[in-house]
Amino acid sequence: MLQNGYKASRGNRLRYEFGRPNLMTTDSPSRRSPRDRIVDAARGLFRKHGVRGVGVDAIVDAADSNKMTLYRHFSSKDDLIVECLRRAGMEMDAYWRELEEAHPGDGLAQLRDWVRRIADHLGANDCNCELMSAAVQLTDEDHPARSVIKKFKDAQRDHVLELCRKARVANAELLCDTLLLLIEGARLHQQSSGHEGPSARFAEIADAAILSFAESSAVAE
Amino acid sequence: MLQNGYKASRGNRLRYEFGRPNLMTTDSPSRRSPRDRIVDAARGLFRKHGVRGVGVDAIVDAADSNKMTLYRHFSSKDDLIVECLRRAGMEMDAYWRELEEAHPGDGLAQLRDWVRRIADHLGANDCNCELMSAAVQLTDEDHPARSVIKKFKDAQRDHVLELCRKARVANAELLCDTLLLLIEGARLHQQSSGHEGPSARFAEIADAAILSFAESSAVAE
DNA sequence: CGCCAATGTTACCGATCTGTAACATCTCGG
DNA sequence: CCGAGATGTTACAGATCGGTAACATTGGCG
Repeated sequence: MLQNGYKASRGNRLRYEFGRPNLMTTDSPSRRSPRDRIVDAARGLFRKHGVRGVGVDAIVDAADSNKMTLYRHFSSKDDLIVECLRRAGMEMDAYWRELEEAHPGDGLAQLRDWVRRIADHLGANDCNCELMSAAVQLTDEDHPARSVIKKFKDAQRDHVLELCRKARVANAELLCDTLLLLIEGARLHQQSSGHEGPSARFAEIADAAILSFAESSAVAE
Repeated sequence: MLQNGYKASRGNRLRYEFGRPNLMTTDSPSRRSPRDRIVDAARGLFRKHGVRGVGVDAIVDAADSNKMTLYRHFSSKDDLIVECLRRAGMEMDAYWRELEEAHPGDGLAQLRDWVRRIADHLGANDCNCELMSAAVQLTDEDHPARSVIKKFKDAQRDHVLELCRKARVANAELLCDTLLLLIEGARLHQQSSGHEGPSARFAEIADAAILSFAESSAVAE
């Protein structure tokens, strides 16, 4: 346990195996960069166990890399957290574009599709609320991740509000905030009460809310 | 250390000072028991920094006690967490009785009063979502606190559902889950986006939801 | 007073955490 | 092929964590 038990003692925790990744010669011609592997592994572990519940050793282990490489790319674990949240935000931006392509100009359809996809994704074992989960656990107001989270949340609210306006519902601001509250509430309940909790009705509730706002505006047309 | 002004969260320890509390001789004739002080201090710190962000040293420091006394009353930190959550659940039960006394037999009034009080309390610096916050951070399915959380959430849902039934709204189950999602969503947003976020409209949204369900059932009477 | 239980104080253990140093190895363009 | 930079390996530093042992002190009660 002193010196040579190092490798054995490492294996008791999270470990990801891809065949023989140490042999890079003929393994995979397009193996992703260590930086990307580290970020992806960190995001997966952060989602499952929270940013405070995962250590850098587990991250580099899952990424099939090592601690030195991590600290050559990120000045600290907090820096890595910030990068993970930034990527989550960028994926969200791409997701908005995807929704726009699926329903060009149709804010109502984009909103309904959005909540439907969220409802479908609620069943996944890994909750997708990376940013909110991190916000709950990073209580320090000065933490650099807080500004990233806030910026992302503000951008999300702006975009949803724009969709609500495009949908020409009765009260766009109210529907926007209603949906945001419902979504985060569903994610939180899903994490604590599992699948059978109130989040099971999220799709029904959110869609009913959207239609309720849309119908009450139909009389004005 | 060419990062920004953010100091690593390792250095700053929480420390509470009350005059000269070490001198118990003439301090306070009815000083509460160390056990209660520890539990209260733990709950306050858990609310502010999360169960994983507070160490036992900070807890006994805030309780003006010491680690040995803590471990004479609780077998472990997890045991203390469970006790804190149990007390939160008991306070919630007392809160339901209080609402029943304020509006005897009137489920609708109890519901509206409930959401109004939650909205008022959202402004408090310490978020009151102890159980949900703990659930997010205790990702281990086998953690003893998980069963306490689940039991409490189920009881809460049963009670809210009963209130909705007593209110004789159109769809009691749907209103119940809608309110539960809105409430947790508001608490989560309040913690990440602060005051100006979507949680600012929580009272308006939740009350509108209640009235919407109540009105749609009024035609049946 | 004198006893006793509860509480406080100090010091420590082992595990784990973030982060680093020194050195070995690999990849890839010239 | 060769050399430079990126990456991997090993070992360790410093700090914090949960938890414990031994001992000192306090407060209440006969």
